[in-house]
Amino acid sequence: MSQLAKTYQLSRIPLYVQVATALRRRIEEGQWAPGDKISTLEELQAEFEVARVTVRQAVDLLQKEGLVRRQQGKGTFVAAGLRDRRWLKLETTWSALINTIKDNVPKFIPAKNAPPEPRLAPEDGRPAAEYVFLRSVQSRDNEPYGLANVHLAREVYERAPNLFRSQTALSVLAELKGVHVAAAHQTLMIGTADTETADLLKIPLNSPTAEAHCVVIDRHGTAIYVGDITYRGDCIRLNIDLFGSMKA
Amino acid sequence: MSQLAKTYQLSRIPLYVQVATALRRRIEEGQWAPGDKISTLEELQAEFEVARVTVRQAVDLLQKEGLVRRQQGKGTFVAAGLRDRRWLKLETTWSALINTIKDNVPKFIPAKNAPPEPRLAPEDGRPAAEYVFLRSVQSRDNEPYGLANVHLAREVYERAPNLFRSQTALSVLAELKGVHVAAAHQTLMIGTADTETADLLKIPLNSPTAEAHCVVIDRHGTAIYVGDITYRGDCIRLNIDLFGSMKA
DNA sequence: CTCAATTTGTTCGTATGTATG
DNA sequence: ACATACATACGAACAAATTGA
Repeated sequence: MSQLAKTYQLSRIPLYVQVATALRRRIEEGQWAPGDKISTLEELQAEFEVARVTVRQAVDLLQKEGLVRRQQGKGTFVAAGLRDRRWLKLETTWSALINTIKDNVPKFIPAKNAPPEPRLAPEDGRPAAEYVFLRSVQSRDNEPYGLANVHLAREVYERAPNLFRSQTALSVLAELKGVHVAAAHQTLMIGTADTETADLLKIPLNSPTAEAHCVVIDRHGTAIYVGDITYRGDCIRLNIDLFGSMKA
Repeated sequence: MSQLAKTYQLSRIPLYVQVATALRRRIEEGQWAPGDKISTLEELQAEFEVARVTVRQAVDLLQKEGLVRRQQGKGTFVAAGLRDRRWLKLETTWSALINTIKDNVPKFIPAKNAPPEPRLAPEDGRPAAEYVFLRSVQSRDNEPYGLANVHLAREVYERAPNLFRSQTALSVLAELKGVHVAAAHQTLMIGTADTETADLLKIPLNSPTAEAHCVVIDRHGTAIYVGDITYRGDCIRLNIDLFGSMKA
């Protein structure tokens, strides 16, 4: 049994989907640059130890995605003009974060099954008396990339309901008079899209996601903002300057 | 067609695998705690809009994994004794990073298909004259969680070959006399496990991963360390204090 | 121009897996 | 448990376009 077939027994994901994923990876990594000819069906067949038809099915997928162009007698070529998909830079400081999202225009959606209380870890501060729940989809070029589930302290929300219903809560928060942000932290985890997330972000179920849990605490130690934001995993990039905070 | 079936058309992953992943998620998230009775087949069937047999197939998978226990006439219960898997804290400062990995004991493996040159982005500094390629698997409790592909400047490697062959390169680097680390940065992306990674980390193909690209630059602007480390996505957690660098 | 080698395109038959009712 | 429909995967054979000798 081929190595891939053994792995298949573990994951139960169709072989041609697995092969397609491997090839897509090489293109996205730049191992095969736009215009390059990729390996022939025979080579791929030998490499992955699968039937020719299976490799073809895999390449079919990539062709449908517009990633490759095929030409009988010549070969299969990486399509030109693929733009960098890793465009969303996750920021690690408050000011950079606010700067990044201040021009975002979220599309608010009705909040079904709104959890009345946010999940709070011990370091997340004391809960506020009451929260308002906001739900929105972030998009770029009409392509959704993030889903935000936000608990906002009602007392804060009431200061500018209209703003909070049209902009990202964090950027409103940053500019709101009379609200003093004392601390803010974010936890990032890697997860997979559940049914609802997959549907709203238009990605396959179980595709990788980044789950950001962001908490803003005011000077009284109250968590005035608790946001759970799920991003498509394939569009984000996080740059960390390991010496940044030492130099400062 | 059910919502899930529509999503299926997008990902081409078998329905019962998708349902299984969704259920696994709920257990790992703690939505269903150990000992809890999970929804009945009828409820799940209605929720996911699939056939009863399909839900059964999904639960079969979880049972094989040891995550649930079934009892005829009573229901399906979450197995006891599942521990928190989110134990690996990715650090965002040099000192914290070194502190975290200094006790790691990597298992070095032969480097097949060693790329002679590391991939360097413009901000990654000038390449060194020559690199040594090191490959290792990081484990905890005999469970592999990370795969490191490291390019180390030969000139640096030669200063302590034995150390570099027994400890993580970064921690050796941090303590090496005569080597001045001027800058270090890390890029984090979310990806999926390819065949080789899946095999070495003992995870299913295409499961989510964190791909860290870490570069250390000496005082001459030379990239003396270029590491590509792939972590299991399900074991990492990244804490970011958004006010950390402002306070400092 | 023809021929052979290469490479993708197409089609068959068969076995097994997936999903429904 | 059964019948049905469709998807997945294999191997093999042949067709069509491209290239260079």
